[in-house]
Amino acid sequence: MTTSRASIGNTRNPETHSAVLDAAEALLTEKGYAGVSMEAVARRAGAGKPTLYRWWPSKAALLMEVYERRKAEALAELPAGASAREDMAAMLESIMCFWRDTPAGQAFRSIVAEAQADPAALRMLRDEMLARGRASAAAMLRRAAEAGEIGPNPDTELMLDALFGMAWYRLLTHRLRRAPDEVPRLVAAIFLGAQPGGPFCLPG
Amino acid sequence: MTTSRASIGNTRNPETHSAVLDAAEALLTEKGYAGVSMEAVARRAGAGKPTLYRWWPSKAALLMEVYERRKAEALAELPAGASAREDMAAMLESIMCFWRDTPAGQAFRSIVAEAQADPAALRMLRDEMLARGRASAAAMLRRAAEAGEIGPNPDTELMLDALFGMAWYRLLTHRLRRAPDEVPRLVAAIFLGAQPGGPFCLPG
DNA sequence: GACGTAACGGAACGGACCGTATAGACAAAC
DNA sequence: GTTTGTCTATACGGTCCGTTCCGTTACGTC
Repeated sequence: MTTSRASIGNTRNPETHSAVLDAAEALLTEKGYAGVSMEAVARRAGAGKPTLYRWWPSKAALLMEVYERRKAEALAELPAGASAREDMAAMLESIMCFWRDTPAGQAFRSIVAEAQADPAALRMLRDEMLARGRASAAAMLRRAAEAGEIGPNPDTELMLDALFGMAWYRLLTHRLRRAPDEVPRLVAAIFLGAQPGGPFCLPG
Repeated sequence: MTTSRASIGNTRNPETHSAVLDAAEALLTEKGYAGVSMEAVARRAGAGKPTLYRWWPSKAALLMEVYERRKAEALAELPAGASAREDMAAMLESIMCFWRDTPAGQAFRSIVAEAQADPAALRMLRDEMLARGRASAAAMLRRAAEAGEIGPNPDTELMLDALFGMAWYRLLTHRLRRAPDEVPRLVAAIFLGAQPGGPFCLPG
């Protein structure tokens, strides 16, 4: 376990790097958000606190890397389905399964919590982490518009707020378990609202 | 300011009570969630820490009372409109304005954050604070069904998740400012999905 | 082969906050 | 007049914060 893992010289030690992320993830799953402190992570990882602060300026930054590491290996790529609507449903469903079935859900809950106390963390969450997902989801909606699945000028912002909002709300209230077909039905309803003349259609 | 406010005898001192709530609210608006500690609230209120812990077992409980006090005086009663759809839009809009224009928004953000670290706080948030609002919103949907505005057996849970979820998502990412008519259009879309044969219609 | 550089773990720091315990002043309730 | 319960004040041991200094290690360079 606690193999002596000293400096390997002039370079960042990748073992230390992953040991810290592993320790943070383990504490997160075992004790939840309250159990994760920089001090506890350092203890558990067999690392020094200065090492943590050298690479992660805040707890939020550490949690985000824990999350992103999981995400990279889990949500590699979703195959394109028959329609943008199905793609959207598959994406939302896979995010919610990812949150429910891996430590990433607890990590993301913690990141959102941290963002309520730390303005810099909020900006990073909103303008970097979320922006990526929203951009790819918005691209799906534009493809849907081009394919005629929905009207030509959908209010993508509002539609995404409803879709991601539902997922956040479920995550943060610990209600991620879904009835079958819930997500496809929600997506269908949002797409229905974006049919020509519908409430999600913008003029112009 | 710091009038000597000792015990008034065998009874709870209402001045102390409100002084603590005032102090918590002031810290919340001035310094945000991170600035609110039981210690700081006690200092600011000119109260003793044991007094705080006597009446509020946790920071979450204190924050919830700060929130509820504001809510009681602000969202007293919404007049019934011409349709359940308009009532729902008015309710959602008034909640978001309440969050945006009063310290309650910061309080609610803090409560959600606290709930991610404290399981008891999560239960109280979900099963008491939220349950009330969801119950009255579900009643609106039932009235809509009876009035024929939507189909007879709407999936109220999913509809409410989409509506409240959007509001939460905006609050927690500091994006509460809305384009005009956004909320009515979202509500219209959700109601549209609940028309007979729509994705929000349940069998039976 | 020697040296500068940078990462590493360990120990310690002052400070803030946690939740609790104790003590004494106070006035209502009985 | 005694009991009861609330209030302030202070102090406690503990945890965590973010930082500093230290001695060690070995890479990259000369």
